[in-house]
Amino acid sequence: MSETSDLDAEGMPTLVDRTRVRDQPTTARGIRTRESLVAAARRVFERDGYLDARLVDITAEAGCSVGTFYTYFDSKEEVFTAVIQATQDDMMHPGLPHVEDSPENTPQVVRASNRAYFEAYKRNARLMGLLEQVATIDPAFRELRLKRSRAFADRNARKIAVLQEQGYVDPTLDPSMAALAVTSMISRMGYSVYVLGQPWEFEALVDTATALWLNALGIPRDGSRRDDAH
Amino acid sequence: MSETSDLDAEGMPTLVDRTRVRDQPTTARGIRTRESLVAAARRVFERDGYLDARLVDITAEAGCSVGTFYTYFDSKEEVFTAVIQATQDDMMHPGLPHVEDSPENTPQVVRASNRAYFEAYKRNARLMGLLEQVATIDPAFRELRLKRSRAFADRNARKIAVLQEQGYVDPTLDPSMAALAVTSMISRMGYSVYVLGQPWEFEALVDTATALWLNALGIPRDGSRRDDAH
Amino acid sequence: MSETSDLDAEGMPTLVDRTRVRDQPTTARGIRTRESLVAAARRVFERDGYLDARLVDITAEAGCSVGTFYTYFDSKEEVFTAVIQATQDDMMHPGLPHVEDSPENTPQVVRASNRAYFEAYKRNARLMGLLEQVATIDPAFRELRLKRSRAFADRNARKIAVLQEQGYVDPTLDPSMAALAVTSMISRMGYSVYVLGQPWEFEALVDTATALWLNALGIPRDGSRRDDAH
Amino acid sequence: MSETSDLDAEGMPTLVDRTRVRDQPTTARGIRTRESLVAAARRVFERDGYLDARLVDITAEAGCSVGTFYTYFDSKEEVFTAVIQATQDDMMHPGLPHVEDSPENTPQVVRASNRAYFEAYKRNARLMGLLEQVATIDPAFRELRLKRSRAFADRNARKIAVLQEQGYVDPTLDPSMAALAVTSMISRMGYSVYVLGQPWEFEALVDTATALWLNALGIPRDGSRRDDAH
DNA sequence: AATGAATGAGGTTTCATTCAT
DNA sequence: TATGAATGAAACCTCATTCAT
Repeated sequence: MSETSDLDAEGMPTLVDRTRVRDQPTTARGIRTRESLVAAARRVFERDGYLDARLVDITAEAGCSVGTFYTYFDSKEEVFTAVIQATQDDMMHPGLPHVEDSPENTPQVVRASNRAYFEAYKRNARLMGLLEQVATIDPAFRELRLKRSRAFADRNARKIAVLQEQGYVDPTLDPSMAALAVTSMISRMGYSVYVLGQPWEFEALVDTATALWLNALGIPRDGSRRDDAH
Repeated sequence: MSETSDLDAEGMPTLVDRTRVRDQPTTARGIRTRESLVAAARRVFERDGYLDARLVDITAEAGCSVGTFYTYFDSKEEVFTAVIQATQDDMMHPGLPHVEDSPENTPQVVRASNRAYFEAYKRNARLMGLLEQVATIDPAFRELRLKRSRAFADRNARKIAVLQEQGYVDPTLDPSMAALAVTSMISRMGYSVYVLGQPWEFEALVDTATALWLNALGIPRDGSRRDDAH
Repeated sequence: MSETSDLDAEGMPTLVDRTRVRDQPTTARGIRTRESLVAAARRVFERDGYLDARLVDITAEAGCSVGTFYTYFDSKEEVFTAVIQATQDDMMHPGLPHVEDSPENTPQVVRASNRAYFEAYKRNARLMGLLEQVATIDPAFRELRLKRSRAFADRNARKIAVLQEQGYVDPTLDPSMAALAVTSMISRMGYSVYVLGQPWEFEALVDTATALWLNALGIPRDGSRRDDAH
Repeated sequence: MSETSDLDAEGMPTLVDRTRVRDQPTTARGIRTRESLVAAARRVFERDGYLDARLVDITAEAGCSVGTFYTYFDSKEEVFTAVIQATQDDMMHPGLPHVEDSPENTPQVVRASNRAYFEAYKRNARLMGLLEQVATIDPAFRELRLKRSRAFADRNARKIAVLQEQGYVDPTLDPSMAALAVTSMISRMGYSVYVLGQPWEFEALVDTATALWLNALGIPRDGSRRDDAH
């Protein structure tokens, strides 16, 4: 249902549009400096939040002058984009357990996806919270997120539609609305636990998320077809 | 499942703690001024967002001086609280169709609740978006929200537990996690449509939300007990 | 030829468009503060030049905080406008010797005008230099100056045309070009002496300026008609 | 009155003192790079103005790095000097019609000088405006200009004195003041038309400038002596 | 109860110039 | 001779909040 490279409709991995970023520096030194700035920015953003993060703190943390910052980025918004992007690259290979994506395996696939998603969420919890914040503040990020969210939902919606035809999913549901609703639910569960600090066990989280997802779409947990399948 | 006065775990109606607000003015003139400030604040917040809203704009809109503002509120945060609260009062009588809250009626109750919730969301869309923003910015609001959210989830969780015992809800679910997850889903659907502008029809929204909710909790749509009820 | 209230085609007195300035403060205290800021700005501008004048210096000189500056002006450009305007008001009554403006009196009128102009230039030399600087820097000021310059030249051109018809001015000259050229000449003489520091005596300056002006337009110095008058 | 190589008291051709510029590069490559920098600087200065011209833009335009700039110039001011100087070299051969510089020919000489001057002004209008700007900004340029201006005026003043003795020029005029005044007038006419955009025809400009010049100095237009010549 | 002028810390941003490679 | 990353001082400007009137 959910692909590794598109972990979440609202999530980080697919968020960033590469066109937003200026040319990479050419020299080794330049690359090093840029990287240290991105790393420092992430630390400061996570520590102080997007709004309270000051450029001086970022450059102090990176061990360079304020002017150097502007060699690589035009604004705070732009470093934030770079931070997000660096994490995206960092999450390209999450090592999903190989489960064959056949209709009967749907429960296992959903469980594996959710597990991978929550693991990623946990690893990048602070950043996810940050993203949540920035999306409510900066229209550019909100817009981008919405776009990606729609694209992702459309893809999932198609899978749902196929499973409906094959008799695995509740046929009364609107595929695209259901897709969005269910991924939103998973995403908010991650947010509640890892950003807001709801004290739930990881395994219980995966179990409940998977059960609610399958239930919501009306997918039998044993891999069989629905009773109402023609 | 959901009460009118507690429309949403993350929503507006139950958000505001009355103890946060200072005493109401006593004179008629004072009451009028305060009201005009709250109304002006709402307009400016909705127009410019919380961060970009300037006190001078609010007072200009209200037709008074900045000094006067501080006669009634201690800070920007406090007017925002007042705006939220005024809306809460405004939503005290959403006119729920009177459906008896018996186990067999659960599907109707859920549908009615969802309908009322989305109607309220639509009416106050801008403010809901604002709330979303402020919750990511201001720890006090985040904290309050989390507290209320937990209280609400606990109450709903108890209802779910009861319905589980009576054989109406999937017995494998953790009541409190399920309660939070499901209300989050509904809330995000409202956000997607009325804040982000997802173009979905109102009736379809209610239908899908209700179906997913009932499915997720495993509540049979015909009001009967589950097959696995002992 | 030249009017007191329009001392110079390029000069200060007629330069400023009142529409550029925001509302005056209402309270006495506000008026006082604004005035002290304008006076301080003039001192700092004259001391450091427009480009090197810093807002902090102006406010320090005025004895207030930087924030207060922005209560009255939006920018450095705007105080500069106010400084110019204050000087304009200051020069509304230059006390021209009353010489009747009849054709035979033209030589006396020209001399009196030039004298008044150079006196004003001397009094406001620093500011005139500043104006010269700002006009080359800021397109808004350049534009305004050009507009006024044209209006002024047109008026003078009409007088020249009349004197041409009456046989007092060289009939081969184009009135509007001649008007602009001759006032430019006077203005540059003032600039050379009082801004650049050309060490010329005041009376010699008036004499030469008047002689060149009358000569250039072909006006007989004795108040008589030209020989070629029909 | 005016020499080709000294077109204007305030003008470009005689402005630059060669001693200000560092040694030319020796290698062919060095010469090429330097030239491309000067050409690029001129383009950028004319496009953006002196103040807004950034070194990075100049070097980008020249296709080299910022560091390279400092191989050839010590500062922004110095390239500007070089740009001015390059134009000066470019104007060494203005092709004046050969008119014998005898007293009776003065009207023709003045006309030819003015024509050549306005042609040069038109060709280098943007640069002349730039020069005007820089002279108000940079004391070094202002100083240099004043010095050259005085030297030029002195030379012209001597010619005027001679013509006065020969009975060709108004004997009441102070030669040096008159010289400066009259050249200033011509220079401002060029500025008005080609920098500020006063819409005057070239031939009319030459005619009027010449008439005013001759009139101002009291030089009879037919090449004859003045009536008051002893 | 109302006014509105005054505050001022502190963030963002710029760009000529230097210098190690 | 060429490179281009690094520098860092310094200027502008904002706006929630205070307080004298």
